[in-house]
Amino acid sequence: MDQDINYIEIEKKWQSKWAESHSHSPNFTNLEDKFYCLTMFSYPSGDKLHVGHWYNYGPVDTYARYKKMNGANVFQPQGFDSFGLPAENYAIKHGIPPAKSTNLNISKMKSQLQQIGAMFDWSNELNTSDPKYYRWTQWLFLQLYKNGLAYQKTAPVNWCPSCKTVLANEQVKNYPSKKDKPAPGLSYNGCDRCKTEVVKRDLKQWFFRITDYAEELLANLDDLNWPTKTKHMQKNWIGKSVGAEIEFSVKDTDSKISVFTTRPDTIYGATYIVLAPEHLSVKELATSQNSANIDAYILEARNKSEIERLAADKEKTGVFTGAYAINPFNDEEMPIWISDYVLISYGSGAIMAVPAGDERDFEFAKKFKLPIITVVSEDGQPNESGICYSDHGICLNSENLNGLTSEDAKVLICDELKSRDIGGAKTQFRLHDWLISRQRYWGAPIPIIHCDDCGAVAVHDGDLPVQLPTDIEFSSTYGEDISPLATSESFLNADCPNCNKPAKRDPDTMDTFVCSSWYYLRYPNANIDTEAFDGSRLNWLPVDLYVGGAEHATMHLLYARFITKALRDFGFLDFGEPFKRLIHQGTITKDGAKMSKSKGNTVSPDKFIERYGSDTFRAYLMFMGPFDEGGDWNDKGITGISRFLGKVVNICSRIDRKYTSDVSTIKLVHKAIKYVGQDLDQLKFNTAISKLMELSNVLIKHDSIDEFTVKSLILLLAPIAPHLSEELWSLHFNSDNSIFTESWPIYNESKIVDDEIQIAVQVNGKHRGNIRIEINQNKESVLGMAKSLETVAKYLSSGNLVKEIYVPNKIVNLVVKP
RNA sequence: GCCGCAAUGGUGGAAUUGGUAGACACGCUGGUCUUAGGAACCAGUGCUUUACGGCGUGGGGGUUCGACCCCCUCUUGCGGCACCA
Repeated sequence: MDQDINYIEIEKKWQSKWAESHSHSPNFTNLEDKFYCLTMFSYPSGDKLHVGHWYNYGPVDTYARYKKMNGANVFQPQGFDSFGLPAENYAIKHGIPPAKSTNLNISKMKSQLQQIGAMFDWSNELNTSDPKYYRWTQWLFLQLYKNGLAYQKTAPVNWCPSCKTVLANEQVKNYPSKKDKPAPGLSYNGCDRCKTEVVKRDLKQWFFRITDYAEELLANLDDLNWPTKTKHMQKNWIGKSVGAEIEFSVKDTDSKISVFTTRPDTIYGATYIVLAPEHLSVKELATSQNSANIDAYILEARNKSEIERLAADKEKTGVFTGAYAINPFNDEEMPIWISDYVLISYGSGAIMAVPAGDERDFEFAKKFKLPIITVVSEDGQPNESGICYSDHGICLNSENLNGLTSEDAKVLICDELKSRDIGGAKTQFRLHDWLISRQRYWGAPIPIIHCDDCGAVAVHDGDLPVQLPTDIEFSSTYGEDISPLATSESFLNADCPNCNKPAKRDPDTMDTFVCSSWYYLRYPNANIDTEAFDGSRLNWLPVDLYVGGAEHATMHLLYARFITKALRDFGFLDFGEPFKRLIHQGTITKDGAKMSKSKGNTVSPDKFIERYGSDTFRAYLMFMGPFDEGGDWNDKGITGISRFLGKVVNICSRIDRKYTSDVSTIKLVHKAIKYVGQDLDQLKFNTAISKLMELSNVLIKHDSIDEFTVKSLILLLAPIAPHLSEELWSLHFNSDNSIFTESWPIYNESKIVDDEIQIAVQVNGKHRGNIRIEINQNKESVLGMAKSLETVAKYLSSGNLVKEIYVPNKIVNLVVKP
């Protein structure tokens, strides 16, 4: 090799040059070409960057640099999602306050992020645990509170006994139960962070009214340039069901029971009612001779773990209350039962059971010998008894509905329910309000003061931030009965902002997902202290490209959409969707498994960066496969990229400014410009690199390389290997300017056109030979050439040519029959 | 159980979206240079066959002159939801 490049040295050199020239800060006043390119910020754990960080940030930076060379005014900020449990647990273990360890970790992580050599604009850095940031998180809370979207209620909530805090629904996952767990082969609900089985607790907590936006969150999905998988997950999570609400009166009482059903057309087949064991009406409905049974059943249900209740193949259980409801359409008496197959958390916690049309009701009815009346069948004729038909069809045994389709019957029933004022059409969502209280220290305090006289009172905006106290003793026992903040008298005691009487601050902190639900709005405003955001800087929103892991589909990405819509409705924003385009980077695995410290299969980027440099490392990650699919790490593969970059260095050293390359080389260069650009445009980094490899494999065979070719090669490589490209650029073009102030090269379409091409000749669809033709050569002569091929002629002579197909400039296919 | 996505050489992956399957790279084999090579470079490399040829994109079927690509069906893997009425 003619020149040795010390990658480590040039990387340091160019990184400091970029920093000195502030080349990564955008011109905020130029909105026309703005490109807000955002990767999800990360938690500063104190560990070194892992391959996943590099795989997230490296390729996205390549795209950002490509956009910049194409004239975009790129804003690529970076920051830290630094509130959260690990720092607090670290404090409990080692006695180091979270603020201290977090700041240390941030500075460590920042210097490592800088090694990537990405165009991060550090002048607009964010840190969610900084009072300058969480002041505005608290402001956000108050905006939601003042607009009725934040409220307190007592509800059975998910509690993680290990993390010692409540969790939002989105943070509870269904995990398969391992061998050593109580229910092998089944599943259980566990904490998203630590997989510990969650338990239900009745607690008074703060919620954000995300369900108010359920319909819009669902409807707007269609217009988003997001992965369909993610849109699907959000759609399922929101879980819209269209049906009816029906009110049943209880015989001999004034009580009413309201149910939700998606099948009001089956009302004549509803033969009993089932309440969830937690249903509030259970106690009052229970007749004295049944109350002992009922109490026992409720107790049993409460003591059952989630695992047991979730077991889908479990036999149905239940008890009769002794009470009866009246079917408002045929005045039949319907026994009211209690069973844990009805969930208190969905709908009204009560159902009308139609055993002939619902598998679960059918199973229950058979077990408890309840009547089964067929009310829908495929053709409206009675089907064989003893089966359950849950599809839509034609009504029967349903008085005035008989003969109608299920769809028509639904409309009729809903209309009647409404006119009789006992229900009507209703849409039900699976989505629940977002529980944001956390019984932990290291989060943004909820800016509310509880006053005996005035109730929950908002802290005045001018008194924000409500700062975290520092006189907290970190203990492994806190969190059971009391939030850590409640142990600080100095924090807890405050005067009511309303009446000035002594009162108590809310002792909980906010879910860290609240911090991240709005940070993308703050980046362009990071240095504005007087307000959360400035109108002119908000013009940088929405984010043009957002990149991050798919695991956030129903958490962060849903919350962020909700907060954006809420802030729009409060008048702060003029858009309702935060992320125009979303991409999930894939996962890098090792031997097919996710990398994790516990498995001991992590790959440390360090040893590869020390040996090959960060350009080579990031280029290899991009070359492994499609960006959104990730791939399996292979120690050897990186040598391919290393060789390729070596070749490029070698080729550039052969620059000869007086030399003119031959036509075919020039053609190759123009093709490379076209196709590398096309690929980068679509974030197809792997094929972009392979096209550069093809070019360099040809160029390396030449002793002299013309200037245009060298120039183009370096420019095309620049987004992929930024440090090396800067070095080669300054070496061969003596430019004082960064290569990233240069424009992306322009190809000439006329130089790409081939005038002679090779096409395939097939006989009966089988490839039998190739011919070289002039582009757009007439059909007759092409067919003539094809037929005269020796390997083709022999098939023609042994059969009859029945059809000749010629797709211009593509293929000849001759159909021969014996 | 329901919904979504995927399956291509020894390996990672390409394929202008219905037109020469396997680009590019790893690995492997042979070679050059070297005291040495886990360096660098060159050549070869889907399977099968001495060859002509045959076979080949998870299995089976279909549409078509022609299918990795479209349709049906099955298998396997991954992800999501899961007694949601």
